[in-house]
Amino acid sequence: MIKIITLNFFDEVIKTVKKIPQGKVATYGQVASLVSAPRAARQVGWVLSRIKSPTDIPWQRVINSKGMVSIESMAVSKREQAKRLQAEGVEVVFRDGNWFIDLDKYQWRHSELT
DNA sequence: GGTTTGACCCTAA
DNA sequence: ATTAGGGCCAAAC
Repeated sequence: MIKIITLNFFDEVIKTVKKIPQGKVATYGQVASLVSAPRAARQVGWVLSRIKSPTDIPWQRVINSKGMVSIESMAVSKREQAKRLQAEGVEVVFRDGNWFIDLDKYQWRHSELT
């Protein structure tokens, strides 16, 4: 049979984010690519913003393409995410009010070649 | 069902 | 190098 649309975009994103190993991070665009929607980076962020309740999802490992923590939302603070990442062994640098992560070192390379 | 809104990304000036 | 603007796709209103 043909698989039309079994999972929602929401579920796809959740599933992908859960695959990010501890100590690694992924960008929104990267996650978007994994769910076959390379241009849907914003929606990934939208999905993650809607989670916030269960801690099952490692939303902390998803950052923007600049390697910076984008969150400045009401629910969760950037510092909160930074602390979570540091607890996982990710080196986070605080600079000019934002938290930066070295993507070269910590970006998740799911199965990509270099 | 059209409009607005994003935890974004890319290109141009 | 930094700043500004448009585009993008999916969900909420």
